[in-house]
Amino acid sequence: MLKEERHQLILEEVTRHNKVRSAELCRMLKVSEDTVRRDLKELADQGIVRKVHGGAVANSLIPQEYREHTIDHIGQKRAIAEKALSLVQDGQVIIIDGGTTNFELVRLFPESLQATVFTNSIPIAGELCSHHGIELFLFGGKVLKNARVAVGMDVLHFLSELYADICFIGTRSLHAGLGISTTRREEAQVKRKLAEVSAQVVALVTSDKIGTLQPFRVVELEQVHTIVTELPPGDPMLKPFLDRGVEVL
Amino acid sequence: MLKEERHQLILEEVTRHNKVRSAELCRMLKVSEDTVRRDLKELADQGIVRKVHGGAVANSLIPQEYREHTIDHIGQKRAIAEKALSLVQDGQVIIIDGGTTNFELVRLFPESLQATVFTNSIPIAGELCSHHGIELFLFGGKVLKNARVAVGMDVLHFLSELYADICFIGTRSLHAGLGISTTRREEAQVKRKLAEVSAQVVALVTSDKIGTLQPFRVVELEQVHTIVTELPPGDPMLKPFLDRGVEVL
DNA sequence: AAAAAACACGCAAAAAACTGCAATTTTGTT
DNA sequence: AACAAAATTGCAGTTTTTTGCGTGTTTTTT
Repeated sequence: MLKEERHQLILEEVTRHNKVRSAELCRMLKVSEDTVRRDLKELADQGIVRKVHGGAVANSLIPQEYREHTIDHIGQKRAIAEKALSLVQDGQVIIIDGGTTNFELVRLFPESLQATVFTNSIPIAGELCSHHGIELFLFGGKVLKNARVAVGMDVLHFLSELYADICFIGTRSLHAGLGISTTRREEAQVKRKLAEVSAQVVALVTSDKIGTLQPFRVVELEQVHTIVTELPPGDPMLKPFLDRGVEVL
Repeated sequence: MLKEERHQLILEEVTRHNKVRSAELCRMLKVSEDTVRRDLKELADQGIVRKVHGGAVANSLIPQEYREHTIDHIGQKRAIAEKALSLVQDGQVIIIDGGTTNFELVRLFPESLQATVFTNSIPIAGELCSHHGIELFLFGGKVLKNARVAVGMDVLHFLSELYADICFIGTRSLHAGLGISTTRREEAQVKRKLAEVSAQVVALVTSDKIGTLQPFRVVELEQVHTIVTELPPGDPMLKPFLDRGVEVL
């Protein structure tokens, strides 16, 4: 195995878990501890990781608290949110699902916007509390703590009595053939219902999620009216969606 | 576990609760007390925390005064929350109403606490999302943006199917003759229901609210089992409550 | 004042890191 | 192709770091 390959893998591991143990790497890469140590030293000299006794940690020694703010692909997400902003209008009833991209969207809501928002996301609700023009409703239920959203029968029940003009659906995976899918059944149920009661369904999604698949189907592509990505609408990656009649921003 | 990891976790804990007990860390990190002590010493030497007997406290870069002003009477509220902490136990079903004093209470929840929490408060839900031991349920409904709580029929409906061991009720006004009252009818409705379905009703309240009155009645004093203030239980201000058989911490 | 909890110091075992060195592979040049 | 220089890798021995434990001291609580 090439040294560069090892460095690549180490980097992957360290960005993924924020730490690495030398012993683990040693097993993983099938090289001696010395080699691992030397690799780590090189990466440390480049300032990419910080070497500690027993392994290395990601060089963002910014405490956990800030990690919430260091959202992946933040630039992309903000660009998407800006495009999506053109879809919301005064007087609408808007459903906003969880997810960091959607969070960026509500942060961009102008102070002048007058609308009614329903959400199952705790951070989004918190953010909108300080927005004067928004009338805010929260879906209650069991909370998925990692996603910070409510799920369960109560949400479904609440939704069954609702009609919305537009729904921004959080999107983990988007596939031209198979539509939107996600990692948890409860989440999928809720998302499906969100889409069902909305006149327009919008998916804000970074391009790295396009073409991927998760175990639980949310909705078919036919039920998605608009997708917004950071790519220009003409990008070949988006061709399949345009062909199927989806609006692409 | 890497030493750096421990340091990270300790830091998280200390920024979260503003303090940390060595014994707690010891359980949490599965290392000996000596190791914890050494960790704390290192962090203290770096000026990140301040070591005190029994643990460490945050060495806040933000001057104390600033924080004092962000929440009124923060010192009092924290003192109250600390007293109230003795009321919560593993395995309980806990309802927590909104309010800054209640927020301080959940911030003090030890990492080891295992319980089921129901809340209508968005900030409290957000805080508890990063608490491993808590199973969290959120009451949905219309959001009162200034209080950041959900109210309305949906909350009442949710509550009608629930029994809780203990309820911490947010208290704007507490009067020995007339019980708890508040400024909005919708809030009062919800609070009354919260109290109704709970075996023990606790009011965390700063002394400046004692004897005041608001337009909407929440519950009579007979329905309040425990009140917690920053005053010593023997304070004459609390005499009327003791006389009426309310437990006072 | 007594008991309990927290602390500090030193020690020893284990793990990890460093050092120098030799074997092997890669690279560059004639 | 041939050969030398450079880089890479693993090994053995030594040093450093980490960690838990025992012992005794200090601090806190009752």
